[in-house]
Amino acid sequence: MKFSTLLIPTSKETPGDASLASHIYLLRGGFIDSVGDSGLYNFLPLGKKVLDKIRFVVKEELDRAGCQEVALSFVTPESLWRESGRLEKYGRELLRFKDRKENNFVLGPTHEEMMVNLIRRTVKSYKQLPLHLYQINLKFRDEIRPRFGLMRGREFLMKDGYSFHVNREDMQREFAHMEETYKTIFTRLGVDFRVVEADSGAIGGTGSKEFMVLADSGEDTIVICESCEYGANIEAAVAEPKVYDEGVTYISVKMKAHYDEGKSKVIAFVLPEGAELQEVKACKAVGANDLSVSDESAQAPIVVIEQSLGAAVDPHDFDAKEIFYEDISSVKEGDRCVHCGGVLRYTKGIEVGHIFQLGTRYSEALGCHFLDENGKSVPMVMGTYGIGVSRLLAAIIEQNHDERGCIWTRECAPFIVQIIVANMKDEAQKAWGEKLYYEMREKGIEVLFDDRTKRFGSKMRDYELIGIPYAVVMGKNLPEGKVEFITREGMVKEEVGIEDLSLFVEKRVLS
RNA sequence: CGGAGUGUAGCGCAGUCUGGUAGCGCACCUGGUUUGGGACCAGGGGGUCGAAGGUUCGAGUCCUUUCACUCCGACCA
Repeated sequence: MKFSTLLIPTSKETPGDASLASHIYLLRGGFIDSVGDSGLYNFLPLGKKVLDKIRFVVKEELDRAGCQEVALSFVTPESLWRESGRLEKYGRELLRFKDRKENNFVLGPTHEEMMVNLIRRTVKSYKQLPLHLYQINLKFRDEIRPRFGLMRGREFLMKDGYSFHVNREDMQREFAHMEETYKTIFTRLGVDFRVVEADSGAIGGTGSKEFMVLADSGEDTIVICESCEYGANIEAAVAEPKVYDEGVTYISVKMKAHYDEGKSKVIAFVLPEGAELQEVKACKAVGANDLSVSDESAQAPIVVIEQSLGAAVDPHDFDAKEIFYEDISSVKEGDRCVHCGGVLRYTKGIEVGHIFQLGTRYSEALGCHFLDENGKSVPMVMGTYGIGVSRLLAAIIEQNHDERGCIWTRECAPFIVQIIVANMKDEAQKAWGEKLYYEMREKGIEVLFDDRTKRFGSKMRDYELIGIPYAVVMGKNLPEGKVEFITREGMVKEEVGIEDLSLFVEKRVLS
């Protein structure tokens, strides 16, 4: 396509509130446009092209893996959320509204309820199982504090898949199959990622794994083993238990645990000195939705003791009604791996995928049953699988950029090659540029032709900012029959003879 | 929700203390000179100064109220 006709509003200046490389470059490169600084974004032609590329890879691999694409209604009746018991738990992140008849609806932040509702109406027999349906659709979460551009917008594009099985074993087979499929997808997209064990959060369920794009700016801390494949989100990471003897000093942290319907309890968490309370683990240990610091002076009626303290503390020291022993402390750098004894380290990651072994959490709540071989009604066993498609766009740039701008991976680039005519008033440069442009188009190579009358400098800046993998410059050496071939990564420049240009470009671009 | 701050042209900001013609840079339009690293000259368009009320001869500026957003902490693909 011709640059002069496309809406690509590049900008020299960095937008005020953008601090993350991906946010800055996507805005400056004219990929996205923010809507009123409130976590909402428009995708402009370049951004939409990248989004479609990612979507295509995701769809192709999922279809190959036997999943079926559907599109569920974005607006979902609140009653389904009430039925599943998630209305309260999801809370303020749900955007709720009424229609003209005063019926209550929510904008879907994830679609377990909708999907289960669909399946319970249409699937009745074990003969129809297993089934794996997915969609690539908008989601809305009314985030408390949207930031970092596409990384944490309120409206975002997500691929969400749901599988239904006759038993746990079959669900676990699909879970493993999806782990492999996701690895294929992220590898194809060209990102450096790591699969880690995770907490299941508000979705619920047991086994869960996250796919993390490794980047220093990531919001998640992940723990990885130096010696083996073990990796886990800090929220779920476990280490080889330490052994404490009786003389150990310990600290007690008093927290207020919040439950459904506004109920709360004060709980004391007891940790060895120097250890840190891991709130997600602590929530899980007491079945709470949330924890906050408690300033109550009274003795807490419930005490949870870090399990590794075991016999080292005397439970009679606490005047408590209930005492539990749980793993509630954060893994620290230098701790030992439970699998191989290797040293554990921290690193930062961006969560771009999450797969869950859901079990019967939703099928039971929503009455999604099937008849088995014996004619018995049984709840389906489910798995659920997500990929943050719009977030991936940001994650790819977070991992692939330099001080000049974006460096797109081949599968995601909006175009594969850009032709830059240094001076449009130079008839020879213009003619050779056009010739190559039409040849590339003829061969089905996605090409962006910078035919603007701007000066060379600003065209190069725009090229570097947008980050298309390759460029050809029709410039000052044209009279000697030479043009320049540029590889964006590293800005490597090569001189190429004009006679072999078309073949040369085709070979490099398609290799 | 707790703490800090900001609202003035499409974007980034000055002007507010000390009331008196609405400013600057970038972007945009016209003409000309330029054309290998964000050119230059000349001319031009664009604003209910976040909103409402008040004080005053006169309010972007002072007073009151209100709304919005940003930044730092607890949630998530």
